[in-house]
Amino acid sequence: MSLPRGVTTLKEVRDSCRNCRLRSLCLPESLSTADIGKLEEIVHRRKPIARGDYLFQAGHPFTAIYAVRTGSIKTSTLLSNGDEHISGFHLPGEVIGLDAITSDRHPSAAIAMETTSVCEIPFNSLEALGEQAPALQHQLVRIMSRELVTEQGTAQLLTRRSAEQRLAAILLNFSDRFANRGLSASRFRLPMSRLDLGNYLGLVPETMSRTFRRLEEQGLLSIAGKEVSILDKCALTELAYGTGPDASDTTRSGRA
Amino acid sequence: MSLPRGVTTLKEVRDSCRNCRLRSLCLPESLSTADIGKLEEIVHRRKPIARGDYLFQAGHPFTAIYAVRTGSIKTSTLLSNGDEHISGFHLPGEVIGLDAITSDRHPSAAIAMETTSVCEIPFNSLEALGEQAPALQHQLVRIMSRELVTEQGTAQLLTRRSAEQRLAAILLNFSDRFANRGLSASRFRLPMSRLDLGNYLGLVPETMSRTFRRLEEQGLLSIAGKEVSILDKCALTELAYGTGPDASDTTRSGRA
DNA sequence: CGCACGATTGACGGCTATCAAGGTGTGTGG
DNA sequence: CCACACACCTTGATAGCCGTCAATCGTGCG
Repeated sequence: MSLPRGVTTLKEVRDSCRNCRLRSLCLPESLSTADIGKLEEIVHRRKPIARGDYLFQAGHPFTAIYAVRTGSIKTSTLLSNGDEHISGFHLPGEVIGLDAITSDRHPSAAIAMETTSVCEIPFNSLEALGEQAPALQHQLVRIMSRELVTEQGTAQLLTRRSAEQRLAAILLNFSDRFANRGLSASRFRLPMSRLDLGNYLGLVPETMSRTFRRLEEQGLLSIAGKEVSILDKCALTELAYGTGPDASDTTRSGRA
Repeated sequence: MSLPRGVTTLKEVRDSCRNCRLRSLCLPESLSTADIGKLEEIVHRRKPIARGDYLFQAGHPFTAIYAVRTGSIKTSTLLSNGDEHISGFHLPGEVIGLDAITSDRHPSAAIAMETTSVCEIPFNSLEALGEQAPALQHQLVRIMSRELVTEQGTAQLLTRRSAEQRLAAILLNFSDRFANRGLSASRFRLPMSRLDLGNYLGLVPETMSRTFRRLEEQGLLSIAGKEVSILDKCALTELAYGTGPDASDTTRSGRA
């Protein structure tokens, strides 16, 4: 299988960051071709992992961060009472493991929600490379900043919002993220079970089921198994983020 | 006011990062003396701001991150329905503004909860300096990672936990943070109003009041205005993070 | 002193968790 | 091909927590 130097194999083309469809979402965003080349040298493409397999477990030593290539990953922490809390769902192009940098151990576990392939980026190598390629270092910081904004949005989602609002918001969130990846914004397949989605939203499965049905009855969407069709994005957005039932009333001073 | 070069003024001693009591919590953590010296050159000590004043507002251009020196800061975002959501409370040594890096605009506002002084760290200068001092760059990444872990903890706090559990958890959180700053872990003054604390926890003021009273009646703590005394840290911890009322029962398989 | 704001208390109602039972789908083994 | 097991989802009845509304109280400040 050895090839002369300088020859680009099909595998290299398929695996390279520079040809990756997700470049614009991931670490290589706005990097020079030279810097991307350096990055490719330290990135290791892992073979796909099966649904339910762990990419890493909570407590494991931190050695690398990972970028989802295909499939999807959920991250979860174990609460002291034994329950599991799902902290996030991660689609292709998103980077996971960043919460482990500060403690050298993964605070959360990462589990594949379907057959999933990832790019492994050894963190020591990344830090070393960052010293030669400042743009890469800056991009890492920018990705972490984006993650902070996302987490703040999650906290808002969970704070005094009804089940309907939470579900509407997360569906719109997935819609946007699928659209960013070139898929349909109005029709997509949720990779996780309703139990997992409810866990993330702080709702029990029974409430998830009833809430889905209510949104369907309102004509906002239709579901068939894990397939979701958004029928009225406008109304769904109003429900998720809107001013509520008293939209036209501006005489009240509000909660502020 | 001009002094010969090489003379260290009192102001410089008081303002220097190397002599700062909060060094171990802040950006200079584990940096060499030389690197701290470089950092000091770009840090700008702002004059104190009064209670209620904005350090920056949502939507403002992002130019710098800030480290709280004395006092305390709350960060908040405006929801589309006009309500305010408080995303965090920040004590001396903590860094704020990191969520703005990704978008060049502050997504949230920062407001002083009391007379507060901060160190302003222009971000362009910090990034430039990071290219010469890799340890500084790494420390920035580590601080952002720590922030991610904190945010995940907040999300957990807000997910399917009772008012008592939320209040117990945030009080223990403040207890730890005050202790890390050399203050008493069992007796401290909350810098924010109950309304703000409730806003952060997703609870209305009425519920805050009732929950405080219930914790007092259980003998876990005592309050007088904003002064909090933790009387039974052990029981409070059990309440906040424990296995709940059915602790000794292991026959049930739980929610998982 | 009067005012404004925050904190408190009580009555009430709605939303969602809980408990219980049944239904649906999928993969597995006979 | 069918039967079975298992996980997931759905549906209904009930209860409890917390939000809402309303009124009162306390405190700091002009």
